[in-house]
Amino acid sequence: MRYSHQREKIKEIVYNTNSHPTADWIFEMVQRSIPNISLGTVYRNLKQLEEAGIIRTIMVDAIARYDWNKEPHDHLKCKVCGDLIDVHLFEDDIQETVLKKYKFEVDDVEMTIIGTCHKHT
Amino acid sequence: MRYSHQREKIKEIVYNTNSHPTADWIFEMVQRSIPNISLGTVYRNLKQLEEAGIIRTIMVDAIARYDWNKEPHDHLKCKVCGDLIDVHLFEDDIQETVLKKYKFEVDDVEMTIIGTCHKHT
DNA sequence: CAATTAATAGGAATGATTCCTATTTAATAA
DNA sequence: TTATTAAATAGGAATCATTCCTATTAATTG
Repeated sequence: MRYSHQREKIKEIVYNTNSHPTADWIFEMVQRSIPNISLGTVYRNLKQLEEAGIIRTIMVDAIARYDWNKEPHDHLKCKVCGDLIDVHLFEDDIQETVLKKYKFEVDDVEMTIIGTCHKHT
Repeated sequence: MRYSHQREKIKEIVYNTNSHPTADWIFEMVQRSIPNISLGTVYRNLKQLEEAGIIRTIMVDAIARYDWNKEPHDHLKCKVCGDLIDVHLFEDDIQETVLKKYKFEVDDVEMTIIGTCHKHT
């Protein structure tokens, strides 16, 4: 993967936000420093960064969000404020249980827990 | 919700398959008995059935799939054959843990476990 | 049966994402 | 440094699942 100014900036943006940004949001941010960057470039680079294991993609409501946090983790999604909170739950137990009970070898666990966060109680 | 021939057929199809069908697959099936049904009708009715709590929608790779199984359950997705297997894991534990640790009230847990199923080992 | 209004067919619109192509640019070697 | 070459880009068209629009049809009810 050859160096590119655009990719470097995109990576920097993903690594500097905790809000699981969408491609569109990232696009808007990069435009501030590279005004004529195209959305296609943002998508292409996000895919490359993911393939290189530099970032992670999560799907929320059928749209892609990007995450610098590559540790196995899950998400609490608040239906009131829309916040997406990183948590770490039972990945290891799940992996073991599923292997024993269903002879299923786990690569990845995608868990989103929908509900109401503490801000609204 | 007023009776409709189309909706009845759509419901019947979802209730008679275990493969978590997509709207498109359901569309093709209904066409066998209602040749001039439109895709919009399929989508509209699937949404209505979901809102009425008659079926459940799950998202797999950003496309909607429909499920008659309304019990809380998770899915094992085999990356080799694409099969989607229903399983029941730790929902109750998760709910309790998340409430205690994060003061987050759970409505729903969406878990997809990606890996390799027993057919390929 | 007649009136009312939800539901339909058919097709256009939307929105996220991917694809296409002429041009630019990073990397490399002379 | 300059020339070469192949990867990356900009810009826009294309794709595809899904939703929306509207004139028409059909279920319901008195």
